[in-house]
Amino acid sequence: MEANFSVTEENYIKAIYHLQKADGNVGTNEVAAELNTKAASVTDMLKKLKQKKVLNYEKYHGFSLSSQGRKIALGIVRKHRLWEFFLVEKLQFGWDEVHAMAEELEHVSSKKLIDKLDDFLGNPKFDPHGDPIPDVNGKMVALPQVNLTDLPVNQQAQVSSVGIQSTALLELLKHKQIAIGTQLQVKKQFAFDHSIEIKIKGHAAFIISQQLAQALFVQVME
Amino acid sequence: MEANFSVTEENYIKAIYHLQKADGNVGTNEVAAELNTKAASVTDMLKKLKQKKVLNYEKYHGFSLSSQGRKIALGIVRKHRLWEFFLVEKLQFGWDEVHAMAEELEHVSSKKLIDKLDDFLGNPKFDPHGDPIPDVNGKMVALPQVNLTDLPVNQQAQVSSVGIQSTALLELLKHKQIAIGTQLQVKKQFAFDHSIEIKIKGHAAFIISQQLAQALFVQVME
DNA sequence: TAAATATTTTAGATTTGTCTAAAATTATTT
DNA sequence: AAATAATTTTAGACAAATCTAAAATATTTA
Repeated sequence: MEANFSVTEENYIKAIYHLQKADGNVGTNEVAAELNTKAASVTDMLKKLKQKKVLNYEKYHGFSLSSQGRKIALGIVRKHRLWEFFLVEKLQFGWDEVHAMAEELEHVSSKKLIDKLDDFLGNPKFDPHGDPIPDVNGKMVALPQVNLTDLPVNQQAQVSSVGIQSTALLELLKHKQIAIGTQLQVKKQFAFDHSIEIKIKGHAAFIISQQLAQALFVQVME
Repeated sequence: MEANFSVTEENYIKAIYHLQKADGNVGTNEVAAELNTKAASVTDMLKKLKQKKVLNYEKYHGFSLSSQGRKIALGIVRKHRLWEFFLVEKLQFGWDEVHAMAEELEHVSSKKLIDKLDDFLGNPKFDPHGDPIPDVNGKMVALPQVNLTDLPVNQQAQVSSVGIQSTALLELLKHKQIAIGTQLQVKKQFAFDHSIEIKIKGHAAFIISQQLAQALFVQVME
């Protein structure tokens, strides 16, 4: 009795899942940008996905995946990441070339196929980009944390914890508008004093000291 | 510069390829039956495929794949059979369960992917059903011939040659409407006199003698 | 070869996913 | 809180692939 979704519907579900995870609050324009389509088309699809019980949606008041929708999204993410693993580990592709192929393969339906593939690959926990692979039940391992000083340049990441429990640190973080969950990228690393330039979504880039960077841990994002 | 075909177009090309191979002369109704659609839809698609130079087509006077169309068809067959091989050999599926999955996988586009898959599988020459797999250049090994007396019951096959060059045999074959290319299945084998009951497409089943069966060689079909 | 039958094609409608342009609603400024 | 700006939704149209019913053509039969 598995519900059936078109490739287009699956792409919407996946896009909303990823944007929601990154942003919390997602709008039609963001979804449209992600899928190279227009806000009007997104609205049309929102209505359909609401009817299919995949979305909570009240018009003009936003939308979010239902628990069923989240389950479907995890299934697609699982397929995507397992195929990426297969392409890199078995077919010897570079991890930079596999995304587009996995976008196609993830819509091949059979759950039995993907479960057998999972076994064949040895039930890997992370895909070649370091993203966790959901298991048969949709559970996935938490992303390993990385110190901000070790984050590769331009890698999108999310602040996940701080290494020091001090009021002084908290004050500084507050001033720089950094908090748990803040998304950032490292833009430059300066050898002289090990300071780094970071960029937070919607803000101008700015530089933080080595001491501060060492106190921050992040999770890499897709 | 690879031309781009929709999944639907690819399915038409593949269906026409298979029917043409089996039948020589193919009509819209046959294609419609193969694809679970209607003759009118087939006509629409024929026009489109003619425009794309995949088909030779004059309305009311039949159609056949162009050499370009044949090349495309072979590419699809190659994908289909390599995926079937993968599913059976690597993922441990039974060869009776893989057809539907391969139908989906064959439309995943990248040629590079399929060539790497081919290498990964060790460049197999036959799929799990015994059908030959076209290589990178579309070449495939000819199907081994089987004597009709050795053909398993219900296996679809095509008469490929006769073992005796006699007028008497020819007369009999003509009368029974059997020729090179005729598609048939063995329906029953009678132990008493080793006669067998065969069924030719569009005809009622009938019985042929052991002597006649021994004179006929067939190629197994998909 | 003319009539009957079968096949193929056209005409017009339907569904899915998309678009543009305009209208409705919500959010932000001042 | 009005005015302005941004976002979201509707209305109406379009392309792809399909359908049904009717018309055109080809084939078979008598």
